[in-house]
Amino acid sequence: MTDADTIIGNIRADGHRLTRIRVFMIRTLFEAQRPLAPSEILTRLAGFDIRADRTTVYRELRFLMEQNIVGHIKLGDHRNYYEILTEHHHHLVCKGCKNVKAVVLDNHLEDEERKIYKKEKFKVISHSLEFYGLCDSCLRKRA
Amino acid sequence: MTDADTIIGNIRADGHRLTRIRVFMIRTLFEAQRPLAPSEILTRLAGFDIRADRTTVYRELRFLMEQNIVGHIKLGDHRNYYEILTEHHHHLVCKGCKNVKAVVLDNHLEDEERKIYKKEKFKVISHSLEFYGLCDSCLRKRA
DNA sequence: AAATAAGATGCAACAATGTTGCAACAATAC
DNA sequence: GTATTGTTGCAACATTGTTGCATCTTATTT
Repeated sequence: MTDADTIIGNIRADGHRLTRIRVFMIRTLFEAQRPLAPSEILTRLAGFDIRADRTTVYRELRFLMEQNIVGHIKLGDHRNYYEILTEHHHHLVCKGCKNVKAVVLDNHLEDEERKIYKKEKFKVISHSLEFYGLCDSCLRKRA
Repeated sequence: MTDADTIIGNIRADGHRLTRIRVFMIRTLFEAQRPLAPSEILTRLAGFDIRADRTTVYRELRFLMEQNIVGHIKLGDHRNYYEILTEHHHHLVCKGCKNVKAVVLDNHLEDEERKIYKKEKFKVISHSLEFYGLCDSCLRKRA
């Protein structure tokens, strides 16, 4: 578990530039505590009085993915979401309030991935697992 | 495991209409043996000499999802994919040739879902799990 | 502190995916 | 065959994501 400043320092150490937008995008993704879509990032940057172009956000996300700082996931709608890569985790997506919460499983699927290699000769590199359902507060509202 | 004709019969029995496009979309999704994106469905329908509008395909997919005939999945790119709902399964997505193969796991994640309910009070209704990696033939090519 | 080089940015234009309203049409029931 | 209601195509639009290029910034060098 790292913090935003450490990551920002590493980017610098790796010889990459620290631009205003780059720094604030990293902080924004950190503070969000959940994956963000590009349009959400734009809105949040605007909240810091940082006007950035759509294009820049997309390009910066690609850069942050190449640096293995940010990862890409899907949450059931037609958008792409991005989040800071920390501990390996999955997501609970509430169908009611659309909230997203990270969850760490005991079972990391290594057994399944090993079986897949034996049976199918398919070498798993990564996986994505999202759970869809209802969070506690939405469950109560429906009861 | 059902076949296309059974599904088509059930739609009829449920009081829904059997239109040319509806019937061919079901057959197309069946024969594909893998999830299809809307634009791919359009192309395949054209192969049967069936000209359909984008709009119609989107609306028909929504209908088939409401009927629980078709399910929606993500495969790592920015498109939405649809497939006939049969046995519960997951997908192996090859990063090399982009091929997609269905796989049935021994572990159906019920244990994990039960633990999630206990720990997080989050009631899981469904999940989506995709594995990304390299298929046998792409592995050999890189070796 | 100014000059430089390379990377980052904004803008315009475009491409693809997906949605909505509405008029015309087709599948079924009668 | 006619009526009813679901289905379809079309036009227009909204959103997401990409590309080329001129301009500006960051960080280094002098």
